[in-house]
Amino acid sequence: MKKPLIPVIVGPTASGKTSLSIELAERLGGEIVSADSMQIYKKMNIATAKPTQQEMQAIPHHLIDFVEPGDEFSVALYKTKALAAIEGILSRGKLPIVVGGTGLYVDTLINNTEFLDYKKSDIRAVLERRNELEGTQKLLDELYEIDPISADKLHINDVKRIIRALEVYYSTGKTISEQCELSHLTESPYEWCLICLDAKDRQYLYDRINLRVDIMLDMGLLDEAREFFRTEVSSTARQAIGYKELKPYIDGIVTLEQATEKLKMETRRYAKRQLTWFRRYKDINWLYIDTFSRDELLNRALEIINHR
RNA sequence: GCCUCUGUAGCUCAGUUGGUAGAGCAGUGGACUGAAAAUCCACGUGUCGCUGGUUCGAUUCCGGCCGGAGGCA
Repeated sequence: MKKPLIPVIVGPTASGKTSLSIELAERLGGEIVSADSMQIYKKMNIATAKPTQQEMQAIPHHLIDFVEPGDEFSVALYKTKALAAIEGILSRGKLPIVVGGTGLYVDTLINNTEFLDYKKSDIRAVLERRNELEGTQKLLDELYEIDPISADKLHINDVKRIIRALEVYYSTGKTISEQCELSHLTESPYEWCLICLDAKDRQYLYDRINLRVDIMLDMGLLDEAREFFRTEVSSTARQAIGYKELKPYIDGIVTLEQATEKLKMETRRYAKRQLTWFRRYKDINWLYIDTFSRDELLNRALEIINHR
């Protein structure tokens, strides 16, 4: 039996994923499944550049705006919910279109990464405490005893991953490298058509990012940030770009101009990291936003999808 | 007009008691399996403002010129 073909639109922030995906959905009778680790959160509208109300009314969007900022989220949760959304859309005879810039989220979908059940415990906190007291080298040595394969891949400064690798072992009895293998036993039930938006000229993308930050500020990003710091936010939501960069200004430590520059810079860096991630997919189709008009871009994307 | 300071990487600056130079930031590339908008790694040649002089050799010393900052008038 032929697997359903599902378009996946990825790309760095401010590359125009939202508008392209909506146009595609209109043409193809599609619904959108977001792959964005921050647009999942309610309220954080301006900073995460969520689609507008009108856009979401025209085309159904899934996995956007459904988690409270105070709640933690994870890739594993994402994968389960995204698959369910895809199934639902297909069962209604519509085409799911995955769109988003979170590489890890997209990856677990297209590679069908399977996560095992495991309960959250205080193991991580204990390991973090041990890291402070005993030092990272001690933890890395310990990981070498347990799982030399993953220890070998980790740099001594990569504290997060060293702790995570130990956490996996102590909470499941399996090493993280074992789990990585176990997570890829079954292949995806879908065929994916990857399209990545990018600019031939990096500066073009950076100009768009800078401009978009200015627009966000005009739209009231500062008020949204003040509100953000008044509410209780989870450790995952806290990472969003757009608030923490404005905090020093809100606290009166730097000028608005300095904070804005910082925000633009962090957004540009994020875009660069996103591109690095997407280059890993050898079968990805690159679409350059600075070489096509909007119409041409849509047509190119349609061509790519239809020729699969 | 005179005096003092100053001109070195995209930016801020260090340095060479004369043998053509190096940090931070920015930037670029890479990694990424339950935090991922997070986190981690790697990468440093540039007419040392221009021009003349001294010298085997000048970015370094001396003169002139051109920028910039401050002071005196």
